Amino acid sequence: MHILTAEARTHYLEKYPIDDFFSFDINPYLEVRQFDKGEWIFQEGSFPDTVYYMIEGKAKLYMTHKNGKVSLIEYLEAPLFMGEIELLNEARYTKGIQTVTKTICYSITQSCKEKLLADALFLRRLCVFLGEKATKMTSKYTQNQAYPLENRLAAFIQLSADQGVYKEKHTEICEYLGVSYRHLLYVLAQFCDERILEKRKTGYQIIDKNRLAQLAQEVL
Amino acid sequence: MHILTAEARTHYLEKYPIDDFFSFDINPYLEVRQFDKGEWIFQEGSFPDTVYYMIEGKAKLYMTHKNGKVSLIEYLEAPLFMGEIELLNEARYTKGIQTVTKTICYSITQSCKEKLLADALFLRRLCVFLGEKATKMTSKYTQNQAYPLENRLAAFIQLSADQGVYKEKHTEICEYLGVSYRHLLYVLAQFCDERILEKRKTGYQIIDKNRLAQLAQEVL
DNA sequence: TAAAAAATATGAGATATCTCACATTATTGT
DNA sequence: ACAATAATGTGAGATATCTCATATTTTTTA
Repeated sequence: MHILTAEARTHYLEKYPIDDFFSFDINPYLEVRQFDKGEWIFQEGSFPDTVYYMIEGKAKLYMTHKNGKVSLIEYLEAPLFMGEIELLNEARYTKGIQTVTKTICYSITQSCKEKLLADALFLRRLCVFLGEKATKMTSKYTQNQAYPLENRLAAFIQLSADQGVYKEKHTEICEYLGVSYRHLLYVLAQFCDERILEKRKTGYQIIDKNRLAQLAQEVL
Repeated sequence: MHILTAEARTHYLEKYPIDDFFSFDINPYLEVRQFDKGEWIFQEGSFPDTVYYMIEGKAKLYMTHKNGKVSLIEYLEAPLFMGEIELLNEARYTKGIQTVTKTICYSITQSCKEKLLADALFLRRLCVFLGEKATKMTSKYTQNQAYPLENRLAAFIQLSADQGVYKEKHTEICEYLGVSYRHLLYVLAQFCDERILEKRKTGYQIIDKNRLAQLAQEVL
């Protein structure tokens, strides 16, 4: 991670204005930070003392279970807050966040914590963010229980396919969808058998869009 | 549902003070409402125009999937907010909430919406509530993926057992744990086989507390 | 209090998903 | 460019979980 200054800082602050998040001047408390691909923004189990607002990039939120299993809980895509729960509750330790791409964040030091927690403008935005987060987690959670991988994968392929080609890393997706690598491959193979997908060098080509949509549409 | 007035209202407002949630006088906007056991507080799919703060009682949060499956998402136990997300986002339709016991709630009409959304005191409390909700859903969600029913049920029995006796409705619990009724019964039978539980008229008696704890402790 | 509805119970067979073992390609760091 | 590491791919066998059918008991309601 390194801190951007001068032109770079100004560049981002102009491109992604953040003044209207606060009713006081946030500039003295704000840094523009860049994380390289693969860097950890929060180490799992640490006690962060910074709130981040990611403006560019993509990251993954992880947690490790007692039994050693690691869950990729979700993909985080800009714009979003990170470490905001730790701002509200004292000494809350965090889950792990690792960048997937180069990532630019605004960091806000806890030295203005009091101001933040008294600022209705900021709090309101935080409420909306947290509410959406809760809603999103709830729906993802309930879906996973209610549908087999066949349906969830179909929905995911629709979402993530680019120009009719699905091309994601199996190792990541199986974690994200909460199934074993083996099983993911089984279901992909099954889709190929059924002529829904076709495996090519470039990735999996969608050849039966309708059938895929039909499988996916079960999932809301 | 009926609205409590006079002594009843005063009684609850004294027992569960709520003034310190707001920096303005909430009294003109507040009603004390009572829901009977089994009543629906929110009908699934409706657009609620009231924020509730449940002060006594217990309810269930449901959602129905496209495939007709119904998920019991969570048990709601006082104190907590309901309909708060709908306050923040316009026209958000809600999941279904049904009471399990007689329930007392403070209701706040949207006529003071502007005041609420400008009140840092209230917003801060809402943030904490939403943050906890998100965290809770996330951990429940990830656990369900990472552990078989054996472990999750053990944990749940520990939580819900009263005086060493587990006595819940199977029909509800299987929904809550996201498994079929049949499978829940299998695993309960298995616990009996293994002499962890013993089935009696009064419920399932825990006879091997250690083994149960061992199974449960896998789950964080 | 009889009939209807809900909850409990159990068997049998299917399916979704997992673990492990191992072989074969990419990708990446030095 | 080579070794190390990560990602891909596949088989075989186990286990977790589901669906459906059906019977019994308990609770609710007219």
